[in-house]
Amino acid sequence: MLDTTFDPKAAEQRISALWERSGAFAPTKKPGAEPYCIVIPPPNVTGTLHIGHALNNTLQDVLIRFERMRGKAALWQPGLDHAGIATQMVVERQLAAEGNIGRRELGREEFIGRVWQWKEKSGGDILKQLKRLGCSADWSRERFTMDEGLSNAVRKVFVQLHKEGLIYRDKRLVNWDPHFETAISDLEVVNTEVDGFFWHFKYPLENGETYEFPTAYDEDGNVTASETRNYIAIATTRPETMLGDGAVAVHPSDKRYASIVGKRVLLPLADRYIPIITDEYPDPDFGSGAVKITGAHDFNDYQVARRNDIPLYVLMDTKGRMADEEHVPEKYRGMDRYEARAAVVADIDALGLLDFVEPKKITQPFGDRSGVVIEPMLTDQWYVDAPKMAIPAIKAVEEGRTVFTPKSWEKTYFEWMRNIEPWCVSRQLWWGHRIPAWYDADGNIFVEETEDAAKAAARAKHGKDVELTRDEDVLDTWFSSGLWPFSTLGWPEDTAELKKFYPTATLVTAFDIIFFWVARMMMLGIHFMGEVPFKDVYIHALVRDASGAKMSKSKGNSLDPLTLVDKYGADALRFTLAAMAAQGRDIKLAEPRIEGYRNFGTKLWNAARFCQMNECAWWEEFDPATPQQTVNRWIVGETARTAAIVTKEIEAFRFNEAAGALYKFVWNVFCDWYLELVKPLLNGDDESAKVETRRTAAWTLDRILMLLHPFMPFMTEELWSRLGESGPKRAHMLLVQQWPDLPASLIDDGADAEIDWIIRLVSETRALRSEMNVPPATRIPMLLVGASAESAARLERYQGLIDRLGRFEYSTSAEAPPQGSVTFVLDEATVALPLEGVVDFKAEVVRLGKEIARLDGEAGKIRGKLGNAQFIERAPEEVVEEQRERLADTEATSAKLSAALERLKAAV
RNA sequence: GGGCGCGUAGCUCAGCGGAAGAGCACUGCCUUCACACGGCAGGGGUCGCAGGUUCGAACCCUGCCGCGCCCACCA
Repeated sequence: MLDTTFDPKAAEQRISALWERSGAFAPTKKPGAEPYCIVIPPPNVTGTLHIGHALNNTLQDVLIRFERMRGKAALWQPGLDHAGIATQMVVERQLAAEGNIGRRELGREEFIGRVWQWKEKSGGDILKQLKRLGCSADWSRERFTMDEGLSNAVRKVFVQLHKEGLIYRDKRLVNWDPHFETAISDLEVVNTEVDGFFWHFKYPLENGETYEFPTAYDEDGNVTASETRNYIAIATTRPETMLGDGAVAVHPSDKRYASIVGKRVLLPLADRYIPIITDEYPDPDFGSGAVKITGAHDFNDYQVARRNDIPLYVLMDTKGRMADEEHVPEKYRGMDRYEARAAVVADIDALGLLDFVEPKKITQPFGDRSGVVIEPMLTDQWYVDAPKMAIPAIKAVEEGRTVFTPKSWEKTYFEWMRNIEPWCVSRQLWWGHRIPAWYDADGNIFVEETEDAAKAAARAKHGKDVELTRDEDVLDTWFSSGLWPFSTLGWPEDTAELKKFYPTATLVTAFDIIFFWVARMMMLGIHFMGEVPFKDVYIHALVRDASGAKMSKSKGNSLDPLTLVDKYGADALRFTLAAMAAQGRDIKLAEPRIEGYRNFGTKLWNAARFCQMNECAWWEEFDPATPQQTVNRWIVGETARTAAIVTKEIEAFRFNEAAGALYKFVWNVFCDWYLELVKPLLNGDDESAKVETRRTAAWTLDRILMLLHPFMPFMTEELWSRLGESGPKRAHMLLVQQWPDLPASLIDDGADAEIDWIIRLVSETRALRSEMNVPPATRIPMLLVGASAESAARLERYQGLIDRLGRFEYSTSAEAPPQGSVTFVLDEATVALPLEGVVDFKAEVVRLGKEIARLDGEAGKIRGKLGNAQFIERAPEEVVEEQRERLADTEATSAKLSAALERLKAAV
């Protein structure tokens, strides 16, 4: 016998082990099985499960379990990302904590060895945590972006793209992270508004020259006042960069400066003369209209400098300290950039060239991992020609070969792809795929998959063996993740899996990595496989806390999924996340919600317990088209209806709708009504009805378990097994059972109408009893007046049941209503409850009066509608007809209640 | 500056052209032989505001008002 509650702690582990041992997570080898593949967004090897992962992977598991049950060869390809910066950071921190020397002292080889050690020991905990959630990925196929096969794929891709001219080396400004001392991509830069200052400097004109600078204008724009200046005013938020200025630019149309364009100013502190030039970039209406041009440390200035042939002065080293360079005044060399900033301001001030300082909100770039201010730096890096590779990737979505759900994300994808910049893929780190490029002494580059191949290429070029040195840099982590949909399936080997599962079916991810990951997979997948990497991209919500703030450890508002699993069970968490995964809205998750769905599980558990107590054993030969009892035919039809909805909604990625339909069916249909309605049959003397009901109940419960399995895998598997202890032996575990595909022919309109009639009769009765304060224990008579033959027959057929649910002393059809009774209308009939002495009839008079008034108001509204010629003319016929019926019903009900009211008044 | 989205019951949210919904919270009654992680019943909404389209609008259009998020090189 089942306990009254499910114990997830004990069951989850046991069931997980059974599943894994069964081998069912691997795709079925059944011939002809249609392939269905999801590649997991590989979590960082350093990661621990947070609620976003829980949502992401729950939805993937729902899809995989659903398709597996539908008989497809369902492959959920798991794995881990080596997460370059994040992992290097963790291990460096660990070295520091152990009091060990830093990575540079350790040396590259040794350090990488340490990272691998760390990975083997504590990396990838997150996959174990996913197993606790019930994720049914094919764990035997686990891949790692740094494993041999994937590294091989990375090298091959890099070399081929290079040969095709789609990867190239270039010197340009990059986002430099002075903490990690590496370049990063645009995407890894987070722009944040912070409080800063705007320093206004004066750069003196060469040879003490002067010019008239307008200070006031009249209404027509004529200069009415001016002052003589021997300087040009510039402003900056980053004073230390002035040491690298190569020019001052003004707009060509700016009359104020026309007379000094072409002349030179003294760059203070640096003691260099730099020209005043014109360029379209300066905005005459902003600041002084004159811009200092620091080509090597500002993205805008860089463009201006390039256009005007202005020299670039690199000011800083890799750590963001002022460089030991001739053009940097000795005093500042070696200073940190912020130290230099203070010194420059003080020195400018000392020279009397500090005009004024104003506080200002400025947008500053920060490294997303390091949190330090990013410095634009002029360096040599490797770039992917993303603008070119984006073209077919854009086309694929335009043509619908890959479809985003919700569709609106396609706009975001297009927006980004159409404005994409070259992708800087080299990183000055050690942990990652080392770039397969070798240099000779002359600076020639040989990009090959192996050192031997590079040597051979060098030999071919020079006609002899030459010394080569390998590029020190590694690739952006996202470079290898971009290959994930085909590299994990075995590419570049021509594997059976690759043939079968590429293109994959569905990618499930949050919007925040559309650019980082989805776009790159599209570009690389199309290029190397000739086909899109996935047909559907389902973009799900972000999980936020109950007040809508992003969950984060530092805020302390994050719900830890594993704590929630411990507390409520994995099924409750999964069902909650699925039920809340409405498209296009973030999920604000609060714990009571999870508790509620845990309770839902308990409800189902107890329904199963009830079935078990009543010997509802499943029957192998049961044919759902055969039950005779109306209530059984009805629940079979309801099951078919629900199965169809759940199937349709999962297919459309409307997980919340699927979960909602199941919730309603299990609780409000199966538990609230079906089980109550069959109690008399299960306790009755009609053996054949009893047997049929037991089998129907068992059949329905089994379908519930199947339909619910993708959402609540543990409890359903447990019940499947426990309920299978009676009846024929179950051949398979639930996770490989066939998904219910029930024909609409199982829906019996007659049964629906009959059961609906009973439900309304009972519900109305209960409502009235409650309103009239009739104690539940009080049994009262029920008279069905003016009933049609059909209704009378129904009453007769279900009398025992109706009496039980309505708590009636007895029930009967009657010709005429008794004098004093409480009344409601049921279709053509009037239900009268003679309650003389039990209730206060004055209250009933009032109640009826109100009800009649409400109905009459309603009828008036409908009459108004029907009286509108436009409505009759333009609205569809069925809508008009519906309104006519409504009016007739309302009027008839009102008339019956009015009659009842008259009788009551006479009796009082 | 560009783009996306959201304002519906106390809270969290479905619904997105034909009679205002769910869960939680709240109120009353109930230890009814599956379940108090339960049962039965109930209260509660001018669907942000203003116009427009329509026979009909929470739903479509326009404009406002609030609130998020993403992208962006104003020194």
